[in-house]
Amino acid sequence: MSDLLGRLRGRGWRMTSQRRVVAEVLDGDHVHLTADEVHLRAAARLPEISRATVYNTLGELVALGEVLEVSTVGRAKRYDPNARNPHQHLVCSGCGTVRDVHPVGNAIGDLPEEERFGFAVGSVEMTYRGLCPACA
Amino acid sequence: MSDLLGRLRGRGWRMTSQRRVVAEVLDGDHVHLTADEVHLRAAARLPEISRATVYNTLGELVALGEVLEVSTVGRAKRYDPNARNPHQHLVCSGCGTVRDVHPVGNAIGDLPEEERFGFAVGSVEMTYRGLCPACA
DNA sequence: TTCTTGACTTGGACGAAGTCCATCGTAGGA
DNA sequence: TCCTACGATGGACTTCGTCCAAGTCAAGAA
Repeated sequence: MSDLLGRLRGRGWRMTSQRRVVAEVLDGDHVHLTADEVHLRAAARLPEISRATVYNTLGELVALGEVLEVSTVGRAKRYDPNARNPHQHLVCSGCGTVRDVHPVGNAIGDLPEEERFGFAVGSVEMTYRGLCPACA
Repeated sequence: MSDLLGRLRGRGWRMTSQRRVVAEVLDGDHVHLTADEVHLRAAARLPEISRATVYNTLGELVALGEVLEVSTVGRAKRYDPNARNPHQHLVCSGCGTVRDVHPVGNAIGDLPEEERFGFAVGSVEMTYRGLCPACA
């Protein structure tokens, strides 16, 4: 995420204070905020920012491939800024904490030809579930 | 799913026409309906059935372990009656079609100890994505 | 068979998450 | 500095799901 703002400017993104704040909120590892949480944190720095703007900006970041949508925890979508580093997710069944993890092996290769139904398989998303040390 | 009704009766479930119709709608392989679709199909056979009853019944079937919730496609949850046969999902990025698939290998074993953050990992859900023959 | 009762169903209100749109504001080039 | 097209705003709206009070009925008892 570090030079996200630079990359976005390079792509011709018009830089506004709202977009800057949203991008800054989405920084760090193991960050998986809901749109509402992003709005809350952004509003702490820029009180007038509207919900619609947060949704618009998140949608654009996803379209640009800078942020991933994760829908494995709870009802609301979560936004993962760690898009440039391929990874999977480990979720605590107790408290909902999410960690980025990196399994070894080739999960796509593990799907036999006769189980592909003629699909051109391009990716696989994995969600590991279990109890974190605090909840166990 | 075949003898679902018998199993439910065995567990002391009170059998009503509404529950019977919902269970019958959720029958077959590669079935992944939304609650709304279940309601639509159930109402074709039993016009007075209410949305709340469909949600209640689906929730109970999930609690009993007879049906799985799948949240990998679109906004609404989908209900998968194939709960007694462990499997993963293959989703078409074009039309949203979902197939049940059975990868080989041990995905849980593929998560290294140092990537587990002390979690007791119990299960893994995998979603393969690609284009189906019709969409390719 | 009829009675009884508690579990089940109903529909409408409610709530959370997300989208849409007309209008206003402003970043950044001329 | 001025213009203007792109972005922000906020309120209405949609979708998906939950809750609740009141009415209904499956299934065991007599």
